[in-house]
Amino acid sequence: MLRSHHCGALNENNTNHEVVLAGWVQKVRNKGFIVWVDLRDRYGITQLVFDEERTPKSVYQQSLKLGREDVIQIKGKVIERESKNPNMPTGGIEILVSELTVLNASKTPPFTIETQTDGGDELRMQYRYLDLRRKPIRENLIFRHKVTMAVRNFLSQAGFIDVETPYLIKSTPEGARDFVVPSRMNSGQFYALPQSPQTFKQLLMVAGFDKYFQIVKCFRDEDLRADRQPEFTQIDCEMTFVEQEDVLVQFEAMIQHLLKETKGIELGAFPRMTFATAMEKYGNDKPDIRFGMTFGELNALAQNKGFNVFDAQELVVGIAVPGGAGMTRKEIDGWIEWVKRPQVGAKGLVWVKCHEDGSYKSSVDKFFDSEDLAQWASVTGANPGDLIFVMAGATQSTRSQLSALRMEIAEQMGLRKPDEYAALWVTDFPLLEWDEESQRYHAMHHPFTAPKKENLEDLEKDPSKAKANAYDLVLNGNEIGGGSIRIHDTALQEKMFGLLGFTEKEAQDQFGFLMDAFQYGAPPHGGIALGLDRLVALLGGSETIRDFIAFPKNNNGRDVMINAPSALEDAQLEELHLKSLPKDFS
RNA sequence: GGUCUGGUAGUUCAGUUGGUUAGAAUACAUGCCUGUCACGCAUGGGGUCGCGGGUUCGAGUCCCGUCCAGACCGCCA
Repeated sequence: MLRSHHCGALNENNTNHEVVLAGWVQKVRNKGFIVWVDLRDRYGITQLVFDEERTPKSVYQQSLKLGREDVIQIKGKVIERESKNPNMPTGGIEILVSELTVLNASKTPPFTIETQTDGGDELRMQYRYLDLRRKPIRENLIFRHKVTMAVRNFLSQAGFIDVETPYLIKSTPEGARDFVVPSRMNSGQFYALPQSPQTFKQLLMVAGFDKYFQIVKCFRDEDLRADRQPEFTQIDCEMTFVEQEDVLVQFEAMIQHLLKETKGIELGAFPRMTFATAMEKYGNDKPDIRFGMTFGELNALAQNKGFNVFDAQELVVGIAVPGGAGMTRKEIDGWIEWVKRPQVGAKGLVWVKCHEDGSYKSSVDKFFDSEDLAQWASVTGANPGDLIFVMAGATQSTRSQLSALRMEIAEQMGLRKPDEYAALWVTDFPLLEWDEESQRYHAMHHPFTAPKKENLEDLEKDPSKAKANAYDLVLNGNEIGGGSIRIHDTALQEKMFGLLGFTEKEAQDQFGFLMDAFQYGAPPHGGIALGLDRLVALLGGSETIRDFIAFPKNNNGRDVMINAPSALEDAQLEELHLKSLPKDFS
């Protein structure tokens, strides 16, 4: 061993012990007659001391040459500090060094390796191995480890079996774009990387594994976001002989367990909300229910009163901003401008100030009197001192615009507290949604999701009405998981593919293996997949998943450290039968 | 595919109405400092103002294009 202790281990109890430490030079403080060096490793920081009187002269000379991030090994005696630092666990002691070996000198790093680094995102990603030396990032990854261990322990104890499924699979047109891998041995053919192990876990249910889980990488070739990476990790689970309620109960328990284990927080029973209610009350299928500001529909109250802007619209809807009556005209105008940005795309905002004295002042006073406005306040839940914002337009887009406003206001008012957690289940999703572009139905969840029993008839008459046995798990306004009860019957699965616009042949080519399997005693089954990166980030108090991934990709899907993706040599292209593609083909 | 914001010292940033030798902090180097721990003090080196073009007597600053980065919309079964 190159060390007897790590850098977080020693304290007053070790006084006078001879120790050997190794680590990185965090900081050199040269006071002239005495030199202190902060020695860092994963576990902490221990202060080394060199001085003119007590340190051998050659060692003292050596210490003057140390630089940030040099890797050194020292031998010395633990002594009590003359002036102690109560802010650090090792702050009571320091090591009086008698021998110093530089194991590997370091160039000056491009940014400071400190909790508050001076480095920007791009530089940190390019030198991610240095960024990972920083305490907050290191702690994020250690936290992630704790979460995955808690998940493994919980699921294993609940009887789930961890089974690995293949990464080289078959491309299918449904869902997200696939990442593809050319096959050398099969000219002109490609594997796809899985968007999820969906069909494999279903086949494991057919195989009788009963309860399966896997913490698994998934791949989607779509544009990135702060909370979206092209490769990401799911906690993928499936259970046999279960109904929706069984899955919800099992995974509600798991999330409660995780919050207890990692945060010490007791979450009560998760509320259940239908998709329809979520859209009506929050304009969003992943509502943040930590604060109010729920939607109030104003059609009946606000239409046909001579205000043209409202009259012709499908939906008039408002929210109450707590304490918002104190906003200045400029602040209100700021919000109006905000919703008019192309990213939100609203036409405008009507506002009503509900004054403490019970009077109202609005941007539509010409059309509505105090009695009207009092009713608006009642429907939106506005109290004296609040402000009501009202939007009108097509139902879907207006809801999503008002939802964006609700979230942004809450964010700015500090209502989205990172240390407060509220989870809920959103249920009763529509089975299908109509896609204007391709003029056909798309599966809202995925093509293997079972319709609700009572909706089987609707599949024939009006497929858009059918609800699915599907559910999402939402935490603090983030979708952290989704699942469904699956189809386990060949005929129903065939019908589903038909609704999605597959010809019989296409369905057979792409999913024949699954429908074959269903004919050999496929049990009823269902499951869920949780986004681990997002879950860990949320539990860690952040919505940026990159800080919880060791080697993340940037906005353009690039790894700027290894500089991937990159071009291939001609010989390699030839081997993969890709040579015939012109290099600049577009 | 689109919208917006940014790109100036190793790093993070400031740079006014287009006008002298482009600044600060930090990092780095050297020296001083008898207990530091964001040590302090002094001195010093360090710039293709992303790139290309244009307007102008004159461009870090204005215009056009382009590249890169970030956030968002579309997309993400």
